[in-house]
Amino acid sequence: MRIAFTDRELDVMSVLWDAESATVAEVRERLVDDLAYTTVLTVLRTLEHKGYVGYTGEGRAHRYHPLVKREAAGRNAVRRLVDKVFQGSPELLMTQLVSDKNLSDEELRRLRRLLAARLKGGGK
Amino acid sequence: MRIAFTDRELDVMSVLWDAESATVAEVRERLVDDLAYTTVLTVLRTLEHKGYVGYTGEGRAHRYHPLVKREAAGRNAVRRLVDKVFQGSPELLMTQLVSDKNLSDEELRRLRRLLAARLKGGGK
DNA sequence: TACCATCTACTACAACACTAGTAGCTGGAC
DNA sequence: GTCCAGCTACTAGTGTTGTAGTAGATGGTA
Repeated sequence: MRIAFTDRELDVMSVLWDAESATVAEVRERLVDDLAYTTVLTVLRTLEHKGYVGYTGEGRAHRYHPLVKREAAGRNAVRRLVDKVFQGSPELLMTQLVSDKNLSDEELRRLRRLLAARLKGGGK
Repeated sequence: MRIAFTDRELDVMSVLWDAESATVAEVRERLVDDLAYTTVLTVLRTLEHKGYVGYTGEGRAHRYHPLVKREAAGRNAVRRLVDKVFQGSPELLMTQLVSDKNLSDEELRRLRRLLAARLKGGGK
């Protein structure tokens, strides 16, 4: 499945991923930008129409929940990024990430461990 | 500066980054999708209008060249990705990358070296 | 010189993104 | 029973994206 969100859709999905599920009012509350209630509703309906979220009734309201996992969206987005911007080389992305000043030593060490485990675990 | 490309713009930028500079015809030739000449021209004009590319005259044609570096675009895109999809944690992105099946042992080893160098180089 | 290929500029238009308003339903408070 | 707050459905308008056609300039070639 091709997963691709617009900016605003991503904002909303992000809220849903964090909260597991949410009503329109809850999503609206958690969004950084101050949007009209109906605007948030529209975005959710679009997402629902695209098959990215589902909902269950909760009284008169709908409670929305993601139908695609954050990880799946992440995989997809990373792939696109690597293809288009990093010349198909995940390594280049990684390089960029590793040279990022925002990573702490502790984080870097964790990554090393991750890498070691992966290498030990046998190529494939 | 906020750098954000649409899908098609990114295709074109990717060509320009690879080729350093190119005419409309050259870009068109290198694109995977088969677009009309004028379509490519339009995209380039849009990019020029947005300040992402510039051009110099070359005979009757324009030779376009990027005004933003691939690295800058990469940094920007990664930041957005991390913020929205990976809950602000570069580590999560990294984890995803490391666990990606498409990375070869050789690549993984290179990454380990990269990481080691970074750690040795003194945290910050 | 006449013509053709090649280029840019301008125009067009459908689809989608983003934002929000209006109408109308409904459950609870009084 | 009336009214209101809160909710969905529908509608709408503006801007952006993606694609491409047409017009008109121009340089090379027969």
